[in-house]
Amino acid sequence: MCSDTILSSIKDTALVEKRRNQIIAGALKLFKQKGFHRTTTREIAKESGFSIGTLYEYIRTKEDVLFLVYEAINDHVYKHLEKAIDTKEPSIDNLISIIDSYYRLMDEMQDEVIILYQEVKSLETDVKEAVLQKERDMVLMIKKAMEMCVSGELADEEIELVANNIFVQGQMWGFRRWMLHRTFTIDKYIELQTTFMLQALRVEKN
Amino acid sequence: MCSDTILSSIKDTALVEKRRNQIIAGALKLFKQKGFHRTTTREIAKESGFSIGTLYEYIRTKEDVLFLVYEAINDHVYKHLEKAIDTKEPSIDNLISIIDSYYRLMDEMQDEVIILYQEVKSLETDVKEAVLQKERDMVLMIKKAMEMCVSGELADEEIELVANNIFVQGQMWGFRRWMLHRTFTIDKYIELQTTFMLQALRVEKN
Amino acid sequence: MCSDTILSSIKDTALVEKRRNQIIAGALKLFKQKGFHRTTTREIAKESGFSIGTLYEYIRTKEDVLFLVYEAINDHVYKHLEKAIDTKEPSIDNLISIIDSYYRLMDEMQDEVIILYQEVKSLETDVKEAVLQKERDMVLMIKKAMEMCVSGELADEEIELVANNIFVQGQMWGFRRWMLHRTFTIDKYIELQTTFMLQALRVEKN
Amino acid sequence: MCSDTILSSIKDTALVEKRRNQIIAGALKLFKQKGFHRTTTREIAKESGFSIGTLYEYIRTKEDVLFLVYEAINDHVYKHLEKAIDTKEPSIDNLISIIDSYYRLMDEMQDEVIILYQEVKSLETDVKEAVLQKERDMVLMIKKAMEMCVSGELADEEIELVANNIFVQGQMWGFRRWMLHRTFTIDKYIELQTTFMLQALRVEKN
DNA sequence: CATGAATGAGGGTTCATTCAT
DNA sequence: TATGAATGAACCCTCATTCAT
Repeated sequence: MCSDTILSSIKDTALVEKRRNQIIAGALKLFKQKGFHRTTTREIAKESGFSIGTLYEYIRTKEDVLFLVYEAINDHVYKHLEKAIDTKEPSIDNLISIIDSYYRLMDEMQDEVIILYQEVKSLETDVKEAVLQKERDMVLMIKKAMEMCVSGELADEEIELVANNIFVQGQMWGFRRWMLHRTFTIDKYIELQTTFMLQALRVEKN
Repeated sequence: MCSDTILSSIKDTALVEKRRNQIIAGALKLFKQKGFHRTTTREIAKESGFSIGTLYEYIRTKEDVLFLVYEAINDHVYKHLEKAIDTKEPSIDNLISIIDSYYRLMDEMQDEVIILYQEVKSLETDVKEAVLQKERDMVLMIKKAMEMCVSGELADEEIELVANNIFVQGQMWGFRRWMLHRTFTIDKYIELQTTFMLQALRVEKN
Repeated sequence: MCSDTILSSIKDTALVEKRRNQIIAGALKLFKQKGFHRTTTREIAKESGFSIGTLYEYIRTKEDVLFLVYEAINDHVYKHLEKAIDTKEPSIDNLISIIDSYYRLMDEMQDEVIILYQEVKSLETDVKEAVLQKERDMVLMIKKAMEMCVSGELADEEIELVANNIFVQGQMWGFRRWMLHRTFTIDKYIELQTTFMLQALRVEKN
Repeated sequence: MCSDTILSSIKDTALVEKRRNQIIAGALKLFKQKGFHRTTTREIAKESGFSIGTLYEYIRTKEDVLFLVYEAINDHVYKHLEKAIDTKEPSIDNLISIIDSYYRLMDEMQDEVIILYQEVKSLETDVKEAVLQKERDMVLMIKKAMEMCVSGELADEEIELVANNIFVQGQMWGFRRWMLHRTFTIDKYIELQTTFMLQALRVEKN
């Protein structure tokens, strides 16, 4: 669970994990309020509950914090999806319920998604690749879940694109809230997007 | 065309427009490369072809540059859409061609879209509102174009959401290129998204 | 009248005088409000009624403006004193009336005196010397006026110091207004300072 | 002693006091040479013996430095006066000796007084008020010392004005040195001003 | 003689990072 | 391990001055 991409000068791995969770919680709160660039490392240290010196025992650069936060956000969504998919037999109803639970998670994680979209560019390439790979994995998970309820008549590409659309539309509920929340409730949004998805997959609700 | 939201100490409005276009071009190039926060005002001045002092004759703060760039990007897309829609009789084929031209524009403007997504939060609220309003207007334009080719059986909300999805999916072609360009060509992407759209609108290609 | 200490690139001396009076009026107004350092040359030009380019046809540096203003202030006081003294026969009553008229002038010129005190240091030495010389001249004028009503029993130094005190106390009425205006009216202030002066000079009112 | 009007990000108050004394000493030296506006924060830091970053750990703005310096100067004079007055029984001879010690202090603090006069306007109102209040307090101390050696025949206002004159004349010894030092030695200056004071207070030396 | 656009040195301030304690 | 004082490169922005028109 604890990222080993980021080096720490502390040996005690349990402590590293504990401190990093504090960092993630503190930084996340601040990033939501003011974004990555407007948040200082001093603020992160304070919000995390320790000194600036201690902060730098567990990270090397400010960007490391960004990665830690990204990883945590992505991880959270990933696990949620994984659990939703694994615990259900493949069926259209279950697909619908997976989508529903994913969208509701996105509703809760609106601010996190905004962070995700805003500063990916700030990451160095190798670290960025790790973040993006996780996103790819999630789309593929949704795709797999779809494949299992869909007759073979659809091309692989088609399913992949539907999966991608669903994934993105979930994120957009938060990112474009200034537009969407005027017209839709989360329930209505889920209902309509689900309908469109089923049409695209050419299946029907039972 | 020339933004009067941003004050300048130069009186010659033609010159202001000319210089601002230089600023937009210079800043856009740099923002594409390194993002807003990592670009300095000196770099913007240099890239625009004049001194830092001159830059500040045409803007008041660095954020003004961001707004200028946003406005230019949004304006460009807006005018493109407007032209595409206005010159065509309402028909399904024409709707398809509008979408096609919009997606191809998005293909050309991949980097611009990334900028759009990354720094909106950095804008002050009133200026931000102006930017978002333009986006709303664009979605509504697409919605109108759809309404005209669709029988009355669809709810207003449904059309709005389809319009919103189309708009966002166009932006995502650039923003999620690391994912989408692996599997799709721009042609294929347009073809599939168009198909999904027609299904959602419950119409058929002629 | 027109300062030839400050060079101008304009030949027409009448115009130079006219423009410099505009500059003095504009700059004085601004210096009263915000002091020398916080006033920009652009503001001076604008307040004077012409462009920054034109301003620099009549001065060489911003400091020249300061000198012009100083000179004008000092000149005004000097002429006022000169007139008050020259038109009166030497007598104690007339000395009293000279002091009275000087103090009332200082009452009107409170803001000017503050400027005088605040930025002398900013002047270059030769220009500063000119300003200070004028002040010395004024003290000496007062001293002369005193000498004429005083019997020979007082030392030269004594009279000079009384003259100096009178001169300074006039300036202090404006400079230390935050202290003096609480307790005194200008009339009371003049009355008391005059009494002290007469005691020091060991003369009595008729 | 250490000003708590100015915030610091350093927790160790003893260190704050030490560093602020360094700042005051460094800034004072520079302000004497070139005035507040012509002194840069970098110069202050260097003269104080640390880096610009460190300087800003102990102040928030350049103006804070000005306040620190003012406070230090005023404090020094205040304490000097307080000590001179408190240690002496009320008597004319002692009043004379208080004035003497105050004038000699002013002789030592000539440059400091010039600073005091030149930049008060630059201070923000609340901070300025604190500085002026201290001056009022000092005048009142002198006034009190006078009241004790003077028979009841003098009006309260008269004593206050004499006290004010004495205070100002002390400052002027340094401020108008270009004029006064030509004619007077400090001893002569004190002797004459003291004589005038006694006359104004209508008392005689024993 | 008047204009005002252009210049760029230099100003105040911030903040990621280090390292002695 | 934890601390927090110290550092200085780098940032945004101003403004006195010039000069082509």
